[in-house]
Amino acid sequence: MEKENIPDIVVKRLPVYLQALNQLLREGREVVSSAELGHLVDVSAAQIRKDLSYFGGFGKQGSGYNVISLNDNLRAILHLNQIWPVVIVGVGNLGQALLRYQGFARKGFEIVLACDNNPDLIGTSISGRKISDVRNLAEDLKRLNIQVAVLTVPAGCAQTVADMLVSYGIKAILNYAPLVVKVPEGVHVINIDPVVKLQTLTFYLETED
Amino acid sequence: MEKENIPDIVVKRLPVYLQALNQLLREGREVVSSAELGHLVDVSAAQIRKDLSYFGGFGKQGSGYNVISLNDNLRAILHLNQIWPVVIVGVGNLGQALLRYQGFARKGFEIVLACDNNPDLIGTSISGRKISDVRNLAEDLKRLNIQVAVLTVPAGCAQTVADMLVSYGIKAILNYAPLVVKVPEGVHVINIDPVVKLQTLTFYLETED
DNA sequence: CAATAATTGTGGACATTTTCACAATACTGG
DNA sequence: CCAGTATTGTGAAAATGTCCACAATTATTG
Repeated sequence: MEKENIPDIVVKRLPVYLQALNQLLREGREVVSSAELGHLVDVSAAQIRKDLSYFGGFGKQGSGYNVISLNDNLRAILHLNQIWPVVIVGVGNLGQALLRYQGFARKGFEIVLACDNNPDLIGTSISGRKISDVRNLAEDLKRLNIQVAVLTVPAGCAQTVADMLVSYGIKAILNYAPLVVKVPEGVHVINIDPVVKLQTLTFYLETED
Repeated sequence: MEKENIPDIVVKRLPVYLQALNQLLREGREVVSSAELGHLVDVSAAQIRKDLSYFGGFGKQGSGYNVISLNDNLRAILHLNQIWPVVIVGVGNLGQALLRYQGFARKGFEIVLACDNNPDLIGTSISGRKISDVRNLAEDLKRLNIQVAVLTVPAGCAQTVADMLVSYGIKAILNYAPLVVKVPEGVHVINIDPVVKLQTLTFYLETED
């Protein structure tokens, strides 16, 4: 169960399995085989079995995996048996949309703080949450015990803001800004600039000419 | 240069290199070494050299890579020497934010169509673009010659909508819905449910208890 | 201009990831 | 309750990906 020994690439697949299990739960399914789960998430059956075996034998020969129990186990592994307070830094278009998005709360991430440096925004409310001044960030993060940040600021200041966040104790950053933000050992970042993702896709497309 | 031979993982890194090159361009830098570029994007220098060597020798011993020319080469490789028309399907919170986001246009992706099935939305305008009825999708996609779709619909209908898109000729899908959408051979998908990304991060965090 | 320093491109070593294949075990249906 | 079928967990093999180290080449410096 030591995090050190689990390959990152395995960890990245676990939430996807959880996604599919959620769907099966809603359908009232009781068991699922690695083959069927694999089909749902586009991963080979062997891969799924090997991934899960890093954490223990959750399946049963002959029938497969109990949907409820596998769901519970994955949630525990991913530390999802608690509500994670999240800060959104940067309340531009994307930040506002994420504030309004209901999907976070439904999956155990509560946006408890949104902040910006724009005086026109500070003090206004979006989706029932008041926008704080980024200057109070240190204090706010401590008070609300926040470890997880969503970064939706312009590229120009993203690294500076990330450095601030880290210095105030943030341990995980979901970065929407179009650059790779650098953080010290022990802090985790995922970069999801949508343009980068689209540019990956166009490689595989035929050009117009 | 055959796409077949280039590992996906290499292709995924190219747009990130491009991101860094853009920054260097803005700073007026003329050359960059693999070591420096690697530092900017958190990839080893050897990795960068090997990645680029799939497509040809862009560098020069002793000095490194010319920023302008490497930028041009990568853009050509990724088919970014044209403006790609894009459709946004699903104009909820996320779809609206992406419509307002200026980053796509600046990087060569023009959102030329936004559609939804909500009668209250159809006909209204967001960021200067009129929302179309999803029922006209087949016709609209053909007329505008669109190959790239951003999918921001609820999970419940995402697969159905994806199937429609594919049947109308869409070849690349950026999927924000919280499930893995399945597409036939020859169509490319990237899934970026933000909750999945956050759930990957929490694995590495200490729990409260 | 010669000596030194910097840097690429790459073959091959090493590391990681995926797949295979099968023993072990659990279900199923007559 | 037994024969046949389904399915897991896992060692080992295969495939893929990363890194090292160095020859070749270019730049720089005195």
